[in-house]
Amino acid sequence: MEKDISTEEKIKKAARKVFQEKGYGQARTRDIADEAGINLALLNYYFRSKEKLFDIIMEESMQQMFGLIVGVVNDESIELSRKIDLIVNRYVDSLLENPNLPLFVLSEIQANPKKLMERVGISENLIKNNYFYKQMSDQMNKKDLKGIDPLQIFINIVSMTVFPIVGKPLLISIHSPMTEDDYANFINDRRKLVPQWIRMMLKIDK
Amino acid sequence: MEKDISTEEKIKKAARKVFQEKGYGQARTRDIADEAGINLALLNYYFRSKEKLFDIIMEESMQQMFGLIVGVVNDESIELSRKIDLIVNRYVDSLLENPNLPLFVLSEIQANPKKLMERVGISENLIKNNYFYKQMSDQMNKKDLKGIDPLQIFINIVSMTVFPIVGKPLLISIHSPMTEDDYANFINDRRKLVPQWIRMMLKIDK
DNA sequence: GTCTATAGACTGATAGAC
DNA sequence: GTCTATCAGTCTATAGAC
Repeated sequence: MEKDISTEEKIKKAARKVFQEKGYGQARTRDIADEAGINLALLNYYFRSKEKLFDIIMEESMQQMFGLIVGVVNDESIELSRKIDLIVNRYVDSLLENPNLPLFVLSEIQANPKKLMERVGISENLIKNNYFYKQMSDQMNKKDLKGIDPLQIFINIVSMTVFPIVGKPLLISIHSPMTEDDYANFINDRRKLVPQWIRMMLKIDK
Repeated sequence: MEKDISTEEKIKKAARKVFQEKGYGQARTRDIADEAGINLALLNYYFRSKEKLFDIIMEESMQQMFGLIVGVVNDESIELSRKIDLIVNRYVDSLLENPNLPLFVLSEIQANPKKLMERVGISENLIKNNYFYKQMSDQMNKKDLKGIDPLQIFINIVSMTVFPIVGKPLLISIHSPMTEDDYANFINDRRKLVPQWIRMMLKIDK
């Protein structure tokens, strides 16, 4: 099934896993080499150093985190209410596949702000100058919600979608008799609930 | 002002800072010793090892994260609507003082689940068997919201409060011309907004 | 391209003087 | 209790054979 991938891709795949699980500091190049089924020296042959390899993985991870919504957000053909559904569901899908991603990105930015902050600038003005932002503004002007920054609503979408997945271990251990199935149901319920709540905040009739 | 604190407390204070900033893996015992203004050997004299010191800091950090609400949540004298205000505002206060706390706890649990999961068990059943949960259930039964698990609402409170603070670097760099003052205003606006939204979800008239 | 062997640097921890 | 000096182990990175 994964027989023909190049060694370079094998290493990147292993690096993605180990870095996202343990973070840069606790990740060992030996772990990555073992996970990839290759020798440690080969890792330095393809990528000059642990740091260079990490930079590549982090670049990818950040693009994955933001790129996901950029497409939907600026699509002018999608009506506001449906767009909310799409954003939430796409994020949930992506996060369930890759649940370690957001915590990895956030905590590495925190551990090394100077180095990583500038890269986020790639998606600069992602929010202020997009069509979704405009759609929300229009709706909020109509419905007498002019005092509220549309960014507040956008952050609510991201918060209510990302946090329950980032905080999975907490959720499970606090709410004691919660099985994996319970958790899956809990998250899946939010696919419908979060868009409903967002529509309430925006006073979308539907 | 902080002249008379014991050496042990000085080390703990420094450890709290360094661990929460860099995480266990990237934190160096030398960094902690320097930050505390003492020698490296002294750190091992007071605490047997880096790991023991970390365990103490993590124990404290977790208690700080949960302990904060436990008191309010089980107070039967506080009415539901006001309790929501209290929880949000206490959390915002605490997180602004200690913004690295949640990301630290969450990412260390992820990096080392086996070791840290059991400790959360201290606050087991924090949610299911508390009075706040009962208050929400009652309200939701009255208002024809029986299909929704009150835990969903509780998670919304935590998500909408914690995430914007955890994601500060992202928020600032994505929404490009955002100063520190802008950010402070943004968070302070949420002190009123989040409770309003939660009341909407619970159909609390007020 | 891929391996083994090892260098070189860093880190946590301790011994021992004061 | 606090320090200096140092050890032992671990980790990244490279040299060199195939």
